[in-house]
Amino acid sequence: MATIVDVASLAGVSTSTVSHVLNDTRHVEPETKERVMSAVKATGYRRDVLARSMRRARTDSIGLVVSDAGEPAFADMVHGVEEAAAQHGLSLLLANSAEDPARERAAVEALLDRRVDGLIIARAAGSSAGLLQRIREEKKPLVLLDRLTDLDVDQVGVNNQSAMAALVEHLTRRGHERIMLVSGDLRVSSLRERYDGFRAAMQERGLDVPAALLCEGTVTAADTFDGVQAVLRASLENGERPTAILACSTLLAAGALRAVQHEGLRVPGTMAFATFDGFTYSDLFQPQITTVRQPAFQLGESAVSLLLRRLETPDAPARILRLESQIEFRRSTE
Amino acid sequence: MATIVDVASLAGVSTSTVSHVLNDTRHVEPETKERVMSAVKATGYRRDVLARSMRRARTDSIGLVVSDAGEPAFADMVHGVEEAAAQHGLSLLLANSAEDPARERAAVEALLDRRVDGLIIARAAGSSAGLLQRIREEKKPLVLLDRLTDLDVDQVGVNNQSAMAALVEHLTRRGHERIMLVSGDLRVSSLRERYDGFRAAMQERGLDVPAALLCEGTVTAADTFDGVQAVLRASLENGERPTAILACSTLLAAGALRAVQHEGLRVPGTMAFATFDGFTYSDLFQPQITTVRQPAFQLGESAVSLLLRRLETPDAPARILRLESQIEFRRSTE
DNA sequence: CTGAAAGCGCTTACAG
DNA sequence: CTGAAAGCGCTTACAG
Repeated sequence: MATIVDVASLAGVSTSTVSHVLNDTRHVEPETKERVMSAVKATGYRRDVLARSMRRARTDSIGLVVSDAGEPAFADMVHGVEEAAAQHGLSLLLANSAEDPARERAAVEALLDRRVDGLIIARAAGSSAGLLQRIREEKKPLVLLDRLTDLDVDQVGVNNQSAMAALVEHLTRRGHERIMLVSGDLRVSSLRERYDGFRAAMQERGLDVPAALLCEGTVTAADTFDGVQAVLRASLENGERPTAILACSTLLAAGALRAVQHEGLRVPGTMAFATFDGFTYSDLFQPQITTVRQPAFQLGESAVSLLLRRLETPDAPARILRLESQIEFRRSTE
Repeated sequence: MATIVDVASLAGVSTSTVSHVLNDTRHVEPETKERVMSAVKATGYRRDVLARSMRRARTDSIGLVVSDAGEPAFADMVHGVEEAAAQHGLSLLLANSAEDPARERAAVEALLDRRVDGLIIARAAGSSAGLLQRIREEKKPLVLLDRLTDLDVDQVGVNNQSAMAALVEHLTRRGHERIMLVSGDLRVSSLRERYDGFRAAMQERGLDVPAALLCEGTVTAADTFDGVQAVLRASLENGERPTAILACSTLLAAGALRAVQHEGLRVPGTMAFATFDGFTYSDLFQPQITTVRQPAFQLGESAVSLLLRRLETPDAPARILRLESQIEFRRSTE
């Protein structure tokens, strides 16, 4: 591989000049510039990014950590981040945490090691505050995505409260009063917000939220199947079966639907059903499920915007963006 | 940030010794070692990965480029790669090409710039041979994933031929002879193999494959909808409607199913249907579609194995792995 | 068993 | 307008 020294000697100039030509960082006589450029071509010179990063403050790259880029909602956020990053000439380093704080930590350290200019993170369930501490310690620009916090950090997510309120409104208008909530791991802030939003919306309407109809803390689809099945069976015994089920994520919806079908209930026949995030290609399949759809792509784009702003003005006050979700009403709640 | 010099002076040794202690690369007296380690702790020293990479041959990281980590099949391959990489102490840098050769190229260059020890790539449709050339030029270990080639490179994919043969066998046994194939972009080698496999399997049974029942070259679900719709309408006119449709990927299946439903055909009532790759949570929804499921996670794991082997023995002959897929038979082809 | 020193390939004050 | 040289933070022959 040719180095800057090879280029310099071939062009008959100093390495300073080569560097300045390449970076356009001080005036160089047009013909000198040309000599340098043709020497670059002749040698097939490619700048060593590592050596460069060692001297410069920036690497023109950013890091993104999500729990699973394979989940539809995250996949779209990733696309949004990619798009926006590419548009600003930033290369993107992507990593999955698999919802595991240790892996999240490892991913963040690997990205810091590579000197990304900034980080965008959708934190894993149970992610420690120490992680954010660590990033702040490195003075590394950070944007929290989808899963927010009260800390003083740039963040972008959706308005879970209002989406949940609209969903509850929709269901109660149709006469549903006994609604089961499948809320998942409440350490995940977006799930916690949906949970809180549900209770608030129900209370506002003077409706009861019996503990027996709350299925919380499940993490896998299998967990959720068990939890929902238990609730359904118990409620059947005392004749207080819910008339609607509300799942707070795709995974939770999958587990819940399996339990519903396993118990011989029909959606929407004997059970109304709605979910956050939802399934891909959901228009193609029965049952057609009412779904709260996040503007995931825009979330990703906005995260990059916040990051860029932070890179430009490191001392600006933290900003929190809440985008609105859309509800796709379908037959499962008719 | 503390540097190796700080550690050395605090411990009263040379930087060589610190380096050797940290890398366990030559014998150091136990107590000297201990002094170094406590100096590391006291200073909060963290080795600079960039400076280190500049001197060493390896970075203990590998790069993975897929067209879209959000597609279920790729998502599972990514998980497999992550798992295997983590197990071997390799950090993973992931990138999406969005099925765009230019972005694929950019992703690969970014990874090469960061000196990954090796690359795993599921090539984008229309990816140029120049890309592989470029990687070879850098003498960078490479494993092709899912989408293979005739070139002399390590590769791991599935046996599309045999899966397709089994699927055709399944359909013809049920009396289907007029089968429509929705094959997608034939520049994608896995799709090309499925296409070829279909023709071979049909021919073997003495069955006709009229051009009118081949819908190829579509790239998006919308494209595919149009293509399939056109075929269905034309075949209806001349009374030669297919009795079964076979889609070669999830995306193609989505477009095809929309067309089928739009034309008022029922799966499996008036139309049998099967697909490669398939939908997530497909057990939950109607119609239940017969699906060729790749061992995607294992593909990812195997790719890492091949890469590790190549790192150890750079001159070993190229190896090509073909794993077998499973067919999940469901009601859509009953 | 350990250290002094060269060198990886750049960028950037400093000097003229 | 351009160059000589220091320095980023490591690793690794070389020497004793």
